[in-house]
Amino acid sequence: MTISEVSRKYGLTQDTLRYYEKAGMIPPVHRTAGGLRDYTEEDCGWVELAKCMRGAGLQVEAIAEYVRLAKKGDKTIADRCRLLKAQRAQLQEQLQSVEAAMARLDYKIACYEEAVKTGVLTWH
Amino acid sequence: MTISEVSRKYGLTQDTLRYYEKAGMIPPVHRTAGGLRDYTEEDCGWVELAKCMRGAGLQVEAIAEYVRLAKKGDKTIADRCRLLKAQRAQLQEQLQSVEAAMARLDYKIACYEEAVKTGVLTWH
DNA sequence: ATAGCATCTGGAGTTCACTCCAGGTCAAGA
DNA sequence: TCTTGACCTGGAGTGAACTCCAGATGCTAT
Repeated sequence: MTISEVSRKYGLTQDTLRYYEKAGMIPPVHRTAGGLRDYTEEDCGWVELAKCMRGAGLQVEAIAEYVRLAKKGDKTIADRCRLLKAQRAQLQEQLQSVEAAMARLDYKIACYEEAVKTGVLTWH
Repeated sequence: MTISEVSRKYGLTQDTLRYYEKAGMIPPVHRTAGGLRDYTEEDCGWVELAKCMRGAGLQVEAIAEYVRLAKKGDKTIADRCRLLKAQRAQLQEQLQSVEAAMARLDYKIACYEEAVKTGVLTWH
């Protein structure tokens, strides 16, 4: 798979794909004899994982660290497990922040909808 | 309330508080005769709102826009309502991204815990 | 009155995660 | 073979959200 195909498939620019690779968020991608990237299914899997994690807000460095550990083989399994748990905990916190803000917005929206209908806005 | 008190209360640095004000995320804070910031309860309320929204990832500019509208009075109620709904929709999407990543992490963590116990890691 | 600490402002600096660019290479069609 | 369009690299540039700094001013306790 060429980089442009992968770009279309995942909605990431070619620059971003090259950046992810350079940053170590995905292992080095397979190349053609001429040196062009030729993504295998597995390469695509890494891209998809990176996209998913970045989409949730994990830091580039955390993802890269995971990949570094994965490349070192089975002896890093416990470390990887720890890393994943730490990231999970962070996402859990983020989830709570987002939920809190959403609850807040919902309340405000309800007040405003009331105000749009009746012309009276409670509090301010 | 002095800026250092507010800083402690909300866990935001003084620089951040000044930045939030300069960026328009909170309306101008009340000052002492000498020109020092003297946060009222209402000022604190705005700080708390800004912190909550930023914590969830809303952009500074979106929050500032809301404050700008609020300052213009009741004629902007419908606009503010629209803005809040747009931000809510964005948070909803973010929530889904985070949930997807968490599910993914949970699955991986389960595999790794299994591997830590048994020494056998499924897939890679 | 003065030492000393808190706070002020405007503006420069930093970090993160891309994004863009120049100048060159690769590969498929006419 | 030549052209054309996709792809390459290293490195510079960008935008967002802070963060830091210097030099000045405000308060408070001796």
